[in-house]
Amino acid sequence: MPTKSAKKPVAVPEKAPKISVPKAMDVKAVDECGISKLTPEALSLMADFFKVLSEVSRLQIVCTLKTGAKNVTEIIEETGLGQANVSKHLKMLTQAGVVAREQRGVCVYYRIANPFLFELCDLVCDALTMQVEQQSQQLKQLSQLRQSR
Amino acid sequence: MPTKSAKKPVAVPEKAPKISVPKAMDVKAVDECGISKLTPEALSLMADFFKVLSEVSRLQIVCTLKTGAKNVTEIIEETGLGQANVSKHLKMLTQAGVVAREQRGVCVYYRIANPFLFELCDLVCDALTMQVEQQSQQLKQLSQLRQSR
DNA sequence: TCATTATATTACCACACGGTAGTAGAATCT
DNA sequence: AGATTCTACTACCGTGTGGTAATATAATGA
Repeated sequence: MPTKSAKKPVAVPEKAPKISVPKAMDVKAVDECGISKLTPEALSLMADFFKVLSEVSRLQIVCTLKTGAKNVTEIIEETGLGQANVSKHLKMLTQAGVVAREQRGVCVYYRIANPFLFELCDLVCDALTMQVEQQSQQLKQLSQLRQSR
Repeated sequence: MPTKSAKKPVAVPEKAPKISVPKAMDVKAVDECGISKLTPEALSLMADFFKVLSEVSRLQIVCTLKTGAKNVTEIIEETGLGQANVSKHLKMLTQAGVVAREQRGVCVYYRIANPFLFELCDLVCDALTMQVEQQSQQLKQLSQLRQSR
């Protein structure tokens, strides 16, 4: 018997949650749209897209690019993030096609590849605002009920 | 010297990446919108929202709800996911305010809380489709260049 | 050539998360 | 009461990922 402890089988996961930033997306995976009747591959593409936007640091970086292209040093200064960290996130954002890379001399400038992203974020922001306000309203009513009891 | 190996300090991360599904969102965090000039708290809310949508299984669940409210068993059948797994994801989706929970007798029905979600997904889907087609186009041109060389 | 600046990469740790098996609780049926 | 069905929860494992320090690379300047 190996000393390494018994190592229970623990069952193979139903899906390998392989997270690889979409480098060159598979053609014909998204295809006909409308969320329902989407192939798992299409859903995977969507999930990867959302995943890229699901970290505060990356959103911070996106924010700094709202006012135009910036080089890495500028992004580091504006966000306060570490250099290696920013570099890593920028690589991910680039591979996902969210930002575009452009070398100018020594510096490398990054910009939002598709302004659609801002529309999307603003949309989500509005929706979240409404949601928050709604919840705040409900809380207020609830506390009023408790007071007048 | 302890036998447990030296245990280098390894430096405290610049941010505690605490992932807690937004239960009742903080009021006044999103506030004035427009992606730039967003507080870190607002960005955190956005990131959490995107994170909920950044997993294939959860997108699958959302897809099944496109055609109307479903109970857990129906969702399990349609998606092929495990029961505990679906339950966990549904809890997360509920806490994030993406889906709404409604008990009917023994069964619990879930539905999309805000149809805005579908618009959003369709939007992203369209954008990804365009991106994919564009890349496919570029690849085609590239291969043509290589052929005629 | 050596130093400096700007960016990328690597190795590493801690930990958050997805999936599973097993169990618990609640409602309904026999 | 016991059995069954539906859903939720807990404990656990493996792994993906964010952050960091250190190093590499490349361009520019002294």
